Amino acid sequence: MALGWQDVQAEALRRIRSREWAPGEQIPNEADLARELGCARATVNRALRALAEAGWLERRRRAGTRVAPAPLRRAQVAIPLIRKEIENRGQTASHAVIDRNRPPLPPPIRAALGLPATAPVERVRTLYLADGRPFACEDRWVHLAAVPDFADAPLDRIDPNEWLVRNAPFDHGTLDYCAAPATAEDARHLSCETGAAIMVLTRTTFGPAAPVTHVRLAYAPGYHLRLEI
Amino acid sequence: MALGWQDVQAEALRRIRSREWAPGEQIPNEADLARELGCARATVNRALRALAEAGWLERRRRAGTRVAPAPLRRAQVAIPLIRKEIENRGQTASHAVIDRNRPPLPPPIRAALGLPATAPVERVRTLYLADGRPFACEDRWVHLAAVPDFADAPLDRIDPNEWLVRNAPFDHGTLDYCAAPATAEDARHLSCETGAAIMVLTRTTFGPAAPVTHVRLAYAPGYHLRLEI
DNA sequence: TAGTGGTCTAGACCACGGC
DNA sequence: CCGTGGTCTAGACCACTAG
Repeated sequence: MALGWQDVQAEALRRIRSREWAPGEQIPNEADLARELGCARATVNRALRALAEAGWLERRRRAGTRVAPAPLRRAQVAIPLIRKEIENRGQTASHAVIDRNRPPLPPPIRAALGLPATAPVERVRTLYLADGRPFACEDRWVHLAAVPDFADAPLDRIDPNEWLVRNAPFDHGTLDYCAAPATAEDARHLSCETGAAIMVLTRTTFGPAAPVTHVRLAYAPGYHLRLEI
Repeated sequence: MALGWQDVQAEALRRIRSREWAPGEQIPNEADLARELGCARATVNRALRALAEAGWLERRRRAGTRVAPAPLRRAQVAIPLIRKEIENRGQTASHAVIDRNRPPLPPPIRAALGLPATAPVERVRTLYLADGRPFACEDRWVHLAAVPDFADAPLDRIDPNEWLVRNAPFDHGTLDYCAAPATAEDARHLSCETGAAIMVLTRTTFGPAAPVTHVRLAYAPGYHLRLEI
């Protein structure tokens, strides 16, 4: 025998794909499957749980396990450091801080972070370069009450993205990618034309107790976001 | 006691965040943790495995478990049916097939699918509408040898995206989002201006044995791709 | 080669929620 | 109510790999 959970998963997937288990249909319960396949229920559980997480199955107590009617698949996107993203392309990464100061918090940023107007924030604008050519430009607001040490971060040596990832790991957050025309300022930093179609990532991250940072990242034309499914 | 794996996970996360377990540092092995926390090793294993999958820990046999130096977080993006995507916005979805035929396979598409020039393919162009207004336009190539029934799919009643998801679940595939200027044809279908910044999704999916479909989906201006992390 | 995580087992109890 | 998945346990063996 020696059936592992991956074998059970493969067999279940085969039955789903061959329509032996049709979409929407209830499949045998864990105990029966374990008996049929000759392994422990825990092994079947592990396999079916993985398939449910991948979107192939829907499981509910008492109601049993069903094949997802329209398999909702989930793709994973790794959120790498910008530096790594550049190096993974085989290029050399560098960065330059454009400016760093503490202007009043604009209402849209304040709303995204959920902070009062008086909250202490630092704004840093940074240009990321790949082989010396503009890769992306970043407009970042950092909540100093959540990350007091950021005020002393040596941003000439380590970029803001990497400093924060290393020093202020976050709990959760949201990412929003959209296509937008480059603003005049984007165009100046990225050496492209105003109005060029560029990818803009807006990201807000939160720590256990308080918002950490809000960032708008404008990628130079030609950027691709790739996902595997 | 009654410590569950989620409790163990929470405790581990607390230690990571509090730097009790510093980045890059090796943490106690599973057996020791189980003894310390008063639960079975399997419970600790489940908790630490989940943290590793989420990017907080790096685990290797013999080398033990370490706190990830720069937590590489992964975000999940659900790949919904276009119809669902529209309905989730509270709008009414509809679609219209623009044309459907069997032209020769252009080299770029052929390369993406990894098919010979003679492979039987059907091309369908479709416009997706939200509340009657253009939402996205799709240029799809379907490998008929992998999905013979597609030739008879009633695409006036069910859109190509949904038909394929329901009738030809795929194994794996790639997604590629990029920002691009709308072509003249995109602009005509989407009622926007030529050159407007739009999001373009290129997706290729493969079945167990053969490529299934290659699709270019151009979203109307204003589309956002949102991810949670 | 020894220590670590990866996994399987058999059994048990529990929580949820259709019926 | 009671069947189902969710989880815990104690023990065991295995696979990998750093030292």
